[in-house]
Amino acid sequence: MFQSKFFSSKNLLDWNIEYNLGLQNRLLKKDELLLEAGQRCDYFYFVLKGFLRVYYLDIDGNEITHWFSPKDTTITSPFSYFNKEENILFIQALEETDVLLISSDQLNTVIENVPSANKEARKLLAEFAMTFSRRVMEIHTKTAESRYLKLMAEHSTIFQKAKLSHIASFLGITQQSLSRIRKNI
Amino acid sequence: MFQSKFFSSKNLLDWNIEYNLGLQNRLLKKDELLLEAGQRCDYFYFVLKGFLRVYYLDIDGNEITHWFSPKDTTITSPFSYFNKEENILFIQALEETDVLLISSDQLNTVIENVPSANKEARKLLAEFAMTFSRRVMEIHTKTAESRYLKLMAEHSTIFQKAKLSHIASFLGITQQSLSRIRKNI
DNA sequence: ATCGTTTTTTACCATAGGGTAAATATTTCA
DNA sequence: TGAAATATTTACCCTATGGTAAAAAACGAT
Repeated sequence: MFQSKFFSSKNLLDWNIEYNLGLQNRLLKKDELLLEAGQRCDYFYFVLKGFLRVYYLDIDGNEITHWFSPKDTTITSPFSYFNKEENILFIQALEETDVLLISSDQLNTVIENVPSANKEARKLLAEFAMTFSRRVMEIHTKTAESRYLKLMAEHSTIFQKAKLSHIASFLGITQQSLSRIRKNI
Repeated sequence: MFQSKFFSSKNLLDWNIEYNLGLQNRLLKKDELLLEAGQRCDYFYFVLKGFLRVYYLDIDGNEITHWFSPKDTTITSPFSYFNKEENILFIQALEETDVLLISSDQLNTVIENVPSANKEARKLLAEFAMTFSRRVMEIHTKTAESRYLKLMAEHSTIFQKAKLSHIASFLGITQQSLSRIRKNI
């Protein structure tokens, strides 16, 4: 869900030619995994087409949705990409999806060559940070019901692509609780 | 709690002289506010000495602690600083505190002059993002009790400086619940 | 269209944590 | 050092959400 006018498919594909980046892309079928826990994540992914879900497993093996990434957004496993920690995130395509793979080296080439790339990269990271910062606030001040309604209002596409169980764990509740909440609306 | 070897008091004070930044600092008494909701936040703060708490008010006017910022860490109101949105955060000194004020312009001067500053700034932002990303995960997978124990283990200084009510709202529970949890340990 | 699979809803009781209020304990400072 | 203010704990009952299980609905492949 991190969208940036600067890191757009148009710009990325232009830079790919101009700086000879050699960007690759990857096609995913519905339900196919782009990344699995345990694998290293050496790429930033840009979603050219389709829809991704990021999840991890809790101690009982339940899938907890951490994030959704629609068309024209970027996604990665930050713990693995930035910190070289063991990756715990799964990234799954919820429909036929096409992603652009951008390695650290390729990103650095862009940053070294494109004047405003540095600032824009910081902006994207700040956006990432504020989104999760805000999410902690919402968890601490709003009921599951109002978080559900807000998600509906702001990201209605999610409801077309994801299962309710995906959305429930994203909201931090069980599928049954979400079902109950929906009934009361 | 965002600490960086690069953005250290030594480096900041060296750069202050080298690039003639004109950095100012501000001394705060115990309980004094460095920032209030509604005020613009034009600075990154570096805590030279002391201990800060970041909080906001929920709809009923309760203070919800969002973050703690001990000595040698940086803090700001990201919504206001990065996005120029209306600031909703209060930053309060929990003891006598001395902070260094770093404006956007001053930070840009550092970034333009110090070769690795760009990368380090991105690193700090990534750290910020991952911390809150991880916090959402913990809220979704761990009980209040285990989050409390983790905080105790990893940030024991907080327990010397902050009130239990501050810690309770940081964990997303009431003071009474925290008290109950402590009793069971 | 139909059978089998998957997803969603419903129903039941259990539990963590909330809200209010009062009782202690601790701190502050005259 | 003692009174007042502040912080913490305790106790009560209440509510939102969890866990298990089963029913109902929707989806998908033949």
